[in-house]
Amino acid sequence: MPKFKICGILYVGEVMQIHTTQDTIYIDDAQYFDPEATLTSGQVFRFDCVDNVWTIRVQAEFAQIYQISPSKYKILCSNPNFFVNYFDFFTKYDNIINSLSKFDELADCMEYGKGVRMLRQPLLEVIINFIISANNNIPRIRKSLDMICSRFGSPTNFGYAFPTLDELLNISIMDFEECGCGYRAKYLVDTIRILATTDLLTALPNMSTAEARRELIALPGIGPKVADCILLFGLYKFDVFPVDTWVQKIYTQDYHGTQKSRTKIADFFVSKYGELSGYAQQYLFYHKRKDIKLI
DNA sequence: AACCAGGTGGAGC
DNA sequence: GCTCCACATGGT
Repeated sequence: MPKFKICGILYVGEVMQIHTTQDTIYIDDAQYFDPEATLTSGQVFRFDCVDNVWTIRVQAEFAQIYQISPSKYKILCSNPNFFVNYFDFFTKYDNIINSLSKFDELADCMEYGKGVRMLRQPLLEVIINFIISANNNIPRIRKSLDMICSRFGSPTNFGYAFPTLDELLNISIMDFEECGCGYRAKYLVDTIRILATTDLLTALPNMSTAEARRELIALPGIGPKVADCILLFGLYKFDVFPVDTWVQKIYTQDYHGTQKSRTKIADFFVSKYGELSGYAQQYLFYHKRKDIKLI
């Protein structure tokens, strides 16, 4: 069943052809991989672009993505095995894209966003990122996370790591405020304390979507929308549809919906797109914001 | 200068 | 269950 072998050998996916060396992943058929689309689609915040080279940091890992021809990329990175999983190269996107493209209202945004991949991000990092994201904007979220990592993360050969749970425990409310987190500072400190004193982080991945959602919403700074983002980006649950201000605009402007409650809007989309809801949401979100420059 | 940003918590009903 | 409102902060 595994279509990939670890390290050195040619990886043959049904969608993408990939091979690795000790420090590089080569992508030879990037029909469903675009670094800009993936990194600027609002699922992740510790990225940058200089001279058309995209960099992404996660935990203590680091990757640089170079385009070598229209459909070929190389990813120079700290750990190829880690990043093959992180970029979700084990998942076949042709089926997902084709299924969603059959919905007339999604055809355009699927074509526009077919290079977006759903990153398989570490749970703790996603929880912190999306508590900060509440009622905030992406440039400011990026800036805050940058400051948090450079002040409280450990130095590596290629910049600062995201703080570990132990390192996060040492961050005070005032520290988070100095990193521009505003009133979310207290939520962060309180949630970090709970995560460090319970088994939630190990228990959450084994729960159903509904169960995990209940547990997440009980944490300070996490409501329905942030919980859905954590379920999607940190627990890889796809039967969720995070509703933020942009999705609300999509719902009223493009779907001509009349509900005002975000819970009901989320229900509307999940009943429409089912197990592919999380993907649909991400492509819609990316398409709706196509004129907003982040770099 | 109001309004917005990948909303949440709390009070009041 | 719901509907209001305050909340940090930087950008337009």
